[in-house]
Amino acid sequence: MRYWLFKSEPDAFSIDDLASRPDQCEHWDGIRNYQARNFLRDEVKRGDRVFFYHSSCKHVGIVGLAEVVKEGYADHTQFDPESAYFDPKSDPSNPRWYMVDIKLLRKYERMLTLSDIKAMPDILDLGVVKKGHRLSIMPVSQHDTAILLSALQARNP
DNA sequence: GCCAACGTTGGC
DNA sequence: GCCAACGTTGGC
Repeated sequence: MRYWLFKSEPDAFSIDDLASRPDQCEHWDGIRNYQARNFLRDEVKRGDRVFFYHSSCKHVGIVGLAEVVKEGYADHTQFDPESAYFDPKSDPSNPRWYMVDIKLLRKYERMLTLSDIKAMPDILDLGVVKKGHRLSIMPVSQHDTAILLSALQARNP
């Protein structure tokens, strides 16, 4: 089981939005970056865990934990001309964009902010603290996962 | 396949 | 809203 970090802009989709969904499940659509797509299509597996991260907002950081409940399948918004994510070049018989379904495991009332993470000396290779890393889907190493979980647990006993 | 122009991301 | 650091596009 691997850990991932998924970024979301809370104005578009927040941890509270996920919490209010039926079964607290939702599909993760709208990823339009090839590297992130490759993760969703090939590497994110059922049972993997996801750090839910709020970006482009006042309080940036990890706000929850989720579990992957459905592995990569075609993102339907690419075929919807009404959608902002419509991709006219994507062939339905060979979809270009993928998504997964996630289910909320817990929301952290006390979040772990980006500045908190940056101040943690033992974090090794978390993409979100590396300059210029803009991927919205990224793997988290076992090493960094343990540190993040421990810090989140300490804040949210 | 190169690479300049352009668009996007995302923290600040 | 700024702007650095990317990724994508498209002419050649």
